[in-house]
Amino acid sequence: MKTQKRQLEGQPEPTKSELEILQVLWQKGASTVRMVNDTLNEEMRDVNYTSTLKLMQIMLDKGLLLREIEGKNHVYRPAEKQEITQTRVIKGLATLAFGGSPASLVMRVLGSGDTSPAELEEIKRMIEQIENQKSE
Amino acid sequence: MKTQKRQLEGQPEPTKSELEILQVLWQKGASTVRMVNDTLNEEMRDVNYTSTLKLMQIMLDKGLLLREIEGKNHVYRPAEKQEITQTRVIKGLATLAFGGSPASLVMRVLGSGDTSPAELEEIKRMIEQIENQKSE
DNA sequence: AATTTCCTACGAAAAATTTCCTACGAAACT
DNA sequence: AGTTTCGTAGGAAATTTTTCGTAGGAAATT
Repeated sequence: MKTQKRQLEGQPEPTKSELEILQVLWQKGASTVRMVNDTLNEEMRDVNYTSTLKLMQIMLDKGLLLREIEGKNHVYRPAEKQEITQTRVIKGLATLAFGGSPASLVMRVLGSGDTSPAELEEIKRMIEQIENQKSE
Repeated sequence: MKTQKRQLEGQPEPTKSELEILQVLWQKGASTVRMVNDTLNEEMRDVNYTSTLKLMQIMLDKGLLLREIEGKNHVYRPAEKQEITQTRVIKGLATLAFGGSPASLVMRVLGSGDTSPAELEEIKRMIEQIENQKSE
């Protein structure tokens, strides 16, 4: 490994492939490269083991992942909370394609019609909860 | 220009730079390269004119933009409606980083606390409107 | 009519991202 | 002990995306 700067600077936006890996780690928790790669191949698309390894090493270097030695192999986990990363990438997309307004992004999702009635209810409840918090 | 396939195949996902250009066209309507490039430089970041030109030509080739001759120069506009493209990229992000669930993406935006009370109200009204439509 | 300005087209360079080949060491197996 | 298996590391190739230099033509300016 070479550089490993950035620990203190803000995290970079993960690339698409990096997000795939993060998603696996969010779902399954801390994992070895083998486990992540297997999941990718089962649930997403064909990737060679060493490609996944390399990418995870890069992510370690960038500070997106942390790693521990566990027995003979390495166990990786996200360096920051899922919410933080997800919020970051949404803001990125909002800036890029929604005039910087996350709210208009939300409206677009709702308008696109692939949220179930149950989900709509859940979203409504969440909004009300937020509004109540505010007033306290 | 070379190929220009894809008109009939589904549109590809625009890249980040392509989204920036689309956003300008959405905001300002059909425009020349010069106008788009000026806007990019004023509102987003430094880009050389020929870079913007090239990118817009590529987008034309991919079928993301359409173009008309107007007097001596070319006027470009998005090939598909803003809503469609925006929905496509959101779904892409949902697949990549939200377990394929646009609704959980929405929850994350709301939870991140950068939606104003007015926006929350607007979103709530929209949900109710959708729910009412459904029941008819 | 010469010069400058503005446009498009083409091609390639540069940068960023993704993929995988090869080497090497340690553990597991025969 | 020899062989196979599984892991990491490193480097480079391949691909995708982004940037820009250069050329040529038409209009505007001097």
